[in-house]
Amino acid sequence: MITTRPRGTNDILPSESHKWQHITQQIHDICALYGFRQISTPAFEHTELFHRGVGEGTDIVQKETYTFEDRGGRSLTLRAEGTAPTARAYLENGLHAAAQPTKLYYIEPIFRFERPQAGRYRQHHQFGVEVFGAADPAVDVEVIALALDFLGRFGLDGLTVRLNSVGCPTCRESYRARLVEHFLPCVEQLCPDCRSRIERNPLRLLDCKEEGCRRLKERAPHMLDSLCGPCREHFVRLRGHLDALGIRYEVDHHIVRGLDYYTRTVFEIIYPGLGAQDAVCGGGRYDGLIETLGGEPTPGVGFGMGLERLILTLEDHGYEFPGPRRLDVFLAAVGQEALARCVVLLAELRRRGVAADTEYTGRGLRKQMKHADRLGARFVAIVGEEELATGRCVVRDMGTGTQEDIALEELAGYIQERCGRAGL
RNA sequence: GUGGGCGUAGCUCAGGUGGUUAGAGCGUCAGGUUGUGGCCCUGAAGGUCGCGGGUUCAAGUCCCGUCGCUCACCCCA
Repeated sequence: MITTRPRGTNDILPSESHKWQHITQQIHDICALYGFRQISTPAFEHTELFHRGVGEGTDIVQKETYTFEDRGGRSLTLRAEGTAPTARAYLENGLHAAAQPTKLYYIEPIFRFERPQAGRYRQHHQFGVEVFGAADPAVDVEVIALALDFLGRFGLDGLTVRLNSVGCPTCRESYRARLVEHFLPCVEQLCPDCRSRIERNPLRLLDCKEEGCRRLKERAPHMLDSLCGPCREHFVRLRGHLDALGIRYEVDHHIVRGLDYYTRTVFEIIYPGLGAQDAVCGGGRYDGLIETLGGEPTPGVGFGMGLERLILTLEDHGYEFPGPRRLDVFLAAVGQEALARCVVLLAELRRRGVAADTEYTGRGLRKQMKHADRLGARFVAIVGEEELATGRCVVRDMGTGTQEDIALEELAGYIQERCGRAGL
């Protein structure tokens, strides 16, 4: 028997699933409020999509994808992030032909081959939003505001918004040159990783945490100082909107994000209680992505939020999830005849919207009471030979211990009324 | 890919320097109470001590290897 799950994956057990239900309910709710509609994409895509969309040189593509060949010889890759597949679906299904912008959200598993640790898994879940077809910084702000509004619903405080701009391909090129100019004279002081980064992707030098590199990047030129006119204006207006909404943020010159498609706005939302995995949410603008995938030039902006990390954050914060729905009534069935009657009663109770269950394993009444207690049942109705004969049964209120004598015919209606259920 | 910690019952964990039949709490099942939950009492079931090899008269315990889990680094949600 195989008794272990693959590394870095998790079972979501009944004792946990109410948390997920609660969170996803809140997601659907807030997205409707902001005018976003849900999209679901396949668990795997053509490998090419991630290579082109996310970027050949990124860590995700270079070492973190789950890539396999199907029986037809096609190279496929499990969804490694949410934006490229959403962009692909947007293009493929002609959503650009409808009224713009297109505002989408998703809740999907993400797969990345990494060494697991607290807050990082090989399969995790992300809630993400994407807006296609609107370049105005007001949309960037809407996306950030949605994320904060959502997190605020759980009473979270201590969150930090970090903000930066990575410019457009044009101004980034000149910035790249300035960076190389800054780091090149002191290559020997850089860590081995960064020495190779200087040629491949100098921007990534900025988020290296090695001591030596850290000190060098303190004096490195800031991207913001290299922005071209339009990019600078975008950032200024973005900050204006954030200020108008009273959203507090820190400009962090070292945020560059690990995916190639970002342009202009990049941001992260940090919860410091999570150690190295403190980014609960990360996102930004990606005005070149759709074009990269073969579409007409189309601006886009969005974020991804790790739900496992969100749950860790909430637990760290002492958030109390609403409990699962409890049983309204447990039918204690004593004997086969009684069980037969209870099967019918159950159907009627449930038709009336009453959460009901009964005893299927033939235990004695005492055990059934104990069982009902642990299920959290509000009432227990005792149905045995005596009740079948008289047509009346005992209904016990498990909270107060008081009991009433109710006709079997009226049981369902009685429980429905006592529990205030609307019926179907 | 690199480093630390840990693998004993369904769960949480005890098991100095090797020594008979491997324990506890919780949970499960049964009974005390043959028709009444929470508290209490009794009993039972449940173990390849992660796996493989080695040392030894003797290994859960010591050694080597291996697998798994976990935490951290890198990077990310």
